[in-house]
Amino acid sequence: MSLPHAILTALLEKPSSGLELTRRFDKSIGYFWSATHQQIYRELGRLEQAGHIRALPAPVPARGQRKEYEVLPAGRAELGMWVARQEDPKPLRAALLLRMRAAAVVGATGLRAELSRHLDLHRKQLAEYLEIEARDFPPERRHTEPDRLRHLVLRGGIDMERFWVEWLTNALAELGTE
Amino acid sequence: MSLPHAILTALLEKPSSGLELTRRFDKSIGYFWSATHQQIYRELGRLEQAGHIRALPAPVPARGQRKEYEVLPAGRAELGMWVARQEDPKPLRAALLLRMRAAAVVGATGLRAELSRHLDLHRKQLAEYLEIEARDFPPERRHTEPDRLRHLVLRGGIDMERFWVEWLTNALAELGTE
DNA sequence: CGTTCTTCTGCAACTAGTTGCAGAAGAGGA
DNA sequence: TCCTCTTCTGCAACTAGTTGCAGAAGAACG
Repeated sequence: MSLPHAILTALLEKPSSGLELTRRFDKSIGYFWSATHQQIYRELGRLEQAGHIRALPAPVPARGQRKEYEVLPAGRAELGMWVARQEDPKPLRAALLLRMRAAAVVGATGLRAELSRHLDLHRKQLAEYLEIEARDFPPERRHTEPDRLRHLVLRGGIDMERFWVEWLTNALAELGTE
Repeated sequence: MSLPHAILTALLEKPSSGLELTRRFDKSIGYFWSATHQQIYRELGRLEQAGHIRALPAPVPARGQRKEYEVLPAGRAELGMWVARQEDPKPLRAALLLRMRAAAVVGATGLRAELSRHLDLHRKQLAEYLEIEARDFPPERRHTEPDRLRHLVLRGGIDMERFWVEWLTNALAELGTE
């Protein structure tokens, strides 16, 4: 039940149309909660139905017509509840770890190449995050609570990528001597 | 498309019935690829259909009757292919990061408690992994390739939990001064 | 022996996420 | 003006994962 809340958050930051949301998900929010435009349109419909958001009045409501949404008080309230709600962390889903375990059974042929490919991808992602940090969170932008929270979120992404880079580097080193 | 391969791996390690698999998923494999008994039964049916596994001959095949499965050569081959296949890492899905970002918009009321609760859960998980490491991977068990691979998988879990523990500790420290 | 409890398998119906495609609106060029 | 290309919205149909429940087999106990 996270997607509707992701959308509420994005809409509170800035009222948007479906496609604008999709683009923003491809960037910042999607870094830790991705969604396709399909999911987003469907969820916007549900949120409107539930009275959590509303479409800003458009001249001619019609198919193919751009619709801007904004959050209603009920939506903001729901988001506030959700922030404090108890919700256990979902168990990790790491296909690469699974593949490594399979490799222990059927042999690691071809696994090394996959590992270096992933290492490369994670290095790139890490670099991108660090760039964002340098650009959006200079020291003077770390004082208000909202800024600190946003920065902590980004740190989460950064440290997560660091974890992968380190783990993959180590794995390659350990398998390299075979 | 990871669940069938998770099941193949588990069955290669040891032929099992559906419920045995479920239990083993609750333990080791489920640490990075969880599944309910329902998913497992359905997938066993598909894998049998596809000729990747077969049920060991049972005296009286009937509903409610325990069925042991074993992997056929075609299943092993498929798993071998999968280990080397190119498959991009799925974007992270971390609801807690999302909630923190929402908190930056609607206020962090109640978030601290949730963070400490998660910190506690991740500490426990980390302790469990470290116990497994001490028990199953003493230094002399780290020489053959399969052992090294299995150990690397576990290290992945350990380092991932360490990441969460550190990030949460840091987040609490930074929000604590408010 | 019969009743009850647990184990094991599985169906049905749901929610969440993905993929392919199509139609309306508007911009831009011949 | 008409044609085409892009933008934006959305339907339909799929796969993956979850939840609730039920029926058969066998063990456990009177």
